Amino acid sequence: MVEKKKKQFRPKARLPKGLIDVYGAEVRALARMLDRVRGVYDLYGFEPLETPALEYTDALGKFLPDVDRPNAGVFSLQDDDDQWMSLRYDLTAPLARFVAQNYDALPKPFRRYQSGPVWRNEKPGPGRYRQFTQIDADTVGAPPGAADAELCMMAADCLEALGIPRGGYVIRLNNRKLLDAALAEIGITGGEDDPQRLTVLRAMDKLDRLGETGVRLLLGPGRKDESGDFTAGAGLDDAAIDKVLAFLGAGGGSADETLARLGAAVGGLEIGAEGINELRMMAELFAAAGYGPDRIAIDPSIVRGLDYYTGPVFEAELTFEARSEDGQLIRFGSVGGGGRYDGLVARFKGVQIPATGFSLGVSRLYAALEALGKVETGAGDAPVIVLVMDREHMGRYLAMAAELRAAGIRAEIYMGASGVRAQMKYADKRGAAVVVMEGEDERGRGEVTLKDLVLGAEKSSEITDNEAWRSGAAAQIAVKRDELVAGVKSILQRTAS
RNA sequence: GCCGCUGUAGCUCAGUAGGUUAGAGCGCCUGAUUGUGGAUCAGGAGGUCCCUUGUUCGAAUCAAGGCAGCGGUACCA
Repeated sequence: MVEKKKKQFRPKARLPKGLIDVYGAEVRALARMLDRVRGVYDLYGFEPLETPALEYTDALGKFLPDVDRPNAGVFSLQDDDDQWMSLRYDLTAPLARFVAQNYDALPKPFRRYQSGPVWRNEKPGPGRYRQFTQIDADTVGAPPGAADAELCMMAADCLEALGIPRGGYVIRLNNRKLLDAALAEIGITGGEDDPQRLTVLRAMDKLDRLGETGVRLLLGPGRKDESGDFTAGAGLDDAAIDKVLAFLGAGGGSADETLARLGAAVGGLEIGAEGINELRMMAELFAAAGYGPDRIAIDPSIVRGLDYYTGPVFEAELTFEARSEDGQLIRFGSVGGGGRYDGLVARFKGVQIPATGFSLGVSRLYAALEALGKVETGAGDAPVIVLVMDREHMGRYLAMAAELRAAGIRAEIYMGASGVRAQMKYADKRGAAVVVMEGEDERGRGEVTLKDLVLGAEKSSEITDNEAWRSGAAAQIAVKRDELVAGVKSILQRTAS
């Protein structure tokens, strides 16, 4: 090496922006949550599927990397044969690829569920990361109606399985055909990439966030936000804006009432009548299955992205509110959604294969459950710690840990090099409920000392003077060596209750 | 991408009429306690004051440029 003198390169220990580590109790809680949702999907008969994180970019969709910005939106890299691959940005595109590739062998309709991380190369925000987990269920090869209705009901079941009470959420349902009809009513009949059409749809989508005044501006001349940035509007006249807002506000009350109002607004057009029929069919199924408007409601202001949806679209929204640590009001809003996409598989096969799906966003749901106090704490997660009082008796400690494990109790021996004080601190930091000690004294008496760390912590709040602290063997008991397991069990039981 | 705000210890933040050795709380480490976490007390470690250039006898402080973070907005399959 030429430069022998100084400056060895040390990488900075850091994470790329928008990515996070998850550790310990949170990993457990997330896993339990995913299991709950998977359990519901499984009960409905969906079959699990796993696909790789990487796909060929052209198989994922329209986001072909261009030379200037190969990573716009997606993370992409080139294989040795120069083909572009990308990290999946959702679980639907890989599903379409899988179905197209294995179409002949699959049962039709094909029903699968899948969970896993997806990646989007976008600006991260609060609660918004560049890697996040989704859990999806899709039915491919079923016509509009029952398959879509089933997903709405299953979405409601999932939220309840996670402990969100009825009334704390609502599945909002709409139909893209109604949106198309509403646009036609105000004279926007341009195709998919008519810029005015896109602007109007985007404005409609923002009703929940910006309110009627904001949407009115976006539909008309444009809107200036609080930072002073200006967003161009759609330039509609007042009559058209009134029509759009009337359409958006057609929800509320019973399904019949909503459908009647929608019929008046857009039922005159063929596409509108078709959308209303699909919704009516679904509403009848909800009623038959006992899912009232408190759980699934028709709401014309649901837009759901702009792209591949072709029929019913729906969103799972949490309606309860919580306060953050600093007293700010948090609204959780949409935690998942889905809808019908009849064109996705056709990209590969050329033939139209109808499909409908639902996707839950896991981290948002988790944050909401945390605020609701519905995260399962997983008591007993922390292991019992066997202290190493005399290093030459390590074998005895190994035997104790083995006995505890044989009884199904998570147990570990302190593996560090430090003294008892540090070992206690270690047990505390790990959240252990029990510490097992056997020093010379105990060994002589054929006993072990069990310390109840939870009880100890409770007592410490009563301790005011140094004397009491010093004598502090309060929260520990001695048991016979052969009663180790029973003794630990009784402390764990007390702690759990 | 656009607009705004902010960058000082691991964390939360004080610190300007530019002036010795840059502070606090929490956390961390050590001791009081030769076998004991959490209370208390005493001590300690920890900083390129985001980076670069400039103004100045002198810059955490002033100026310009850059970078990063946060908030809003746009986009979002």
